[in-house]
Amino acid sequence: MIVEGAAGAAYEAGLLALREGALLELAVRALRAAPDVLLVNATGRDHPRRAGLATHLGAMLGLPTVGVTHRALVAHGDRPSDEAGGRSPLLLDGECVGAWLRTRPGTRPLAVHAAWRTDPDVAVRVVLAATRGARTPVPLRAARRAARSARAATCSAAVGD
DNA sequence: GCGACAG
DNA sequence: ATCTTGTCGC
Repeated sequence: MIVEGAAGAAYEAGLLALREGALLELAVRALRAAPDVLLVNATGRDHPRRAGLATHLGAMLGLPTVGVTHRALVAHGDRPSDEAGGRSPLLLDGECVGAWLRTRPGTRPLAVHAAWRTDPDVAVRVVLAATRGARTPVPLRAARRAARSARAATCSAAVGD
C-alpha cells in the first residue's frame, strides 16, 4: 500500500516533525502489523528541546523508536575508531543522547539516536542488528527504494505517461 | 568573509 | 535534500 500526501511545512532544521510527522504516522498506522521497534531517518533526543522527529513519532504511535542520520543536529561527539562496531558517545549538555557508530570500516560513521523509550545502547544494538556488513541499515535502504519507486510512479502518472 | 543546525 | 569529490568493487 502507498501512503502519500503533501509535506506539512517547508524543511527547517529542528522542525522536521512539522514537515513529515503526520504523514509518517499515517504510513506506520497503515501497516498490517505493528513493528517491535521503528527505525527513523531523523534524530531523537538530539534536539534543542529533546524532541526530534524519531522521538515525536514514537510518542504518537506508542512504539519504541531509534533514530539514524548522516550527522548530528546539536549533539557532539568524537569520531569512533575505524573498525566495525566502533562507537563514541554523542553528548548534549553533558548527557549521552546517542552515538557515532562505525557500521562499516572505511566509511563515515552514522549518527545513531536514542529516541522514544530507547537509550543509546539499545539504539546501537538495533542498528548493528539491522545493518549486517552494509553501512546503512537494511530497513532504511528498503524504505528509500520503495519511496523512490512510489514517487516515480506518482509523478509519471501525473504527467500522463 | 561565510556558515554553523536532522531531511 | 541536493551537490560535489573521492574510493571501491564488479
